[in-house]
Amino acid sequence: MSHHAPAANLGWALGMVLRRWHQRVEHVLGDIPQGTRGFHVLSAVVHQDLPTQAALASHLAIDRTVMTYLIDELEEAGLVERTPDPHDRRARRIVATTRGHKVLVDAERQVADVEEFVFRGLAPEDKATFLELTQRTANLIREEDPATDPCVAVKEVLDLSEGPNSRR
Amino acid sequence: MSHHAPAANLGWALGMVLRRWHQRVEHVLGDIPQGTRGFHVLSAVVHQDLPTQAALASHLAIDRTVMTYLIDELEEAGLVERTPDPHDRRARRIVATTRGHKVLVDAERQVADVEEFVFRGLAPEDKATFLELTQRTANLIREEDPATDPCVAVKEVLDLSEGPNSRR
DNA sequence: TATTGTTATACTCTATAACTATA
DNA sequence: TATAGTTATAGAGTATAACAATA
Repeated sequence: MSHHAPAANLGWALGMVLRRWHQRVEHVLGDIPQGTRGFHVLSAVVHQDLPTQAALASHLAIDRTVMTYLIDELEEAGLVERTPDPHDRRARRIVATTRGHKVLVDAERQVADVEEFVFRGLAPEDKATFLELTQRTANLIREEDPATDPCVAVKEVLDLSEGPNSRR
Repeated sequence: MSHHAPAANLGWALGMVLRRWHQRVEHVLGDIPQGTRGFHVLSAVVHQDLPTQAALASHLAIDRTVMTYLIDELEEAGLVERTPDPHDRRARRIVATTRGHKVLVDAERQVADVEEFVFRGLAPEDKATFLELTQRTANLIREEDPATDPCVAVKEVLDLSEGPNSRR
């Protein structure tokens, strides 16, 4: 089987890597409901300072209606709790339970193992570089996109194509 | 707004970058149906030597049932054609039309512009490194996963966790 | 009037299975 | 029997809109 032209297609390559990451990580996240998304939410609850559901949804670029049953299931699994926000009676502060912290630490260790495995074909320094660049790019994207505001996103896209090429 | 701990979550970061790539590229692919997937298929038809639908589906990790209506729409749009395979009367050889070649060249130029824009926050050499490492990782993943065989994938996962941790 | 969170509905995407025609 | 391709159906995932409570 010959190796054809490497395609040089970034979208395809990123999709390939991310799909593999998902496949492998899902198999390792037995204690967290909703697979990788549950993991991302729990991780954000513990590591970031994003107390409300809306803030979590915005950070993770998940719809807030999805966030509702995501948190529902994490709460049912005893990993997080919804507590009233003292400053805003509409909002709920999402906090991890003791078990939630424990499960996350365990999950993070397993995810690290998976990543070790998935990127085993790369030299250690290349792997570190890839992780660092991915992280940096993601942070840049998040910063340039204030609060993942859909209006701003549309405006930016229009600026990009700078013309009435409206499709759909 | 303070910058919290960088999360160090590869899955989140990859998802962020890929989502942004998709958003931007979709807005630029007016002539190709089915958005980025149509683009990937057309690109594979032209650049890779994957004559049959099954080979295309396997390469792009798309289900062969999906490949059917993907090619249906590309064919309706006059970008590819299904021609009989002289060696196997079950198979169809997928070839790009003249228009398909033209549309792809145009799309690739626009996608390159989008990528230029999406990664404008990275220094040129960092961007090149990121592209090269992503491509290399994707190729490694494809090679280690013979023909994207689901049985092999399951076996590999079981080997990874090396124990009866069967979930679901 | 705007926002947080919830619920219900509808739409899209994907996965599964069944079918045909070939091998 | 196995494979290439097609079709139909069901399921998961996602987006939209409407609603209640609060700001």
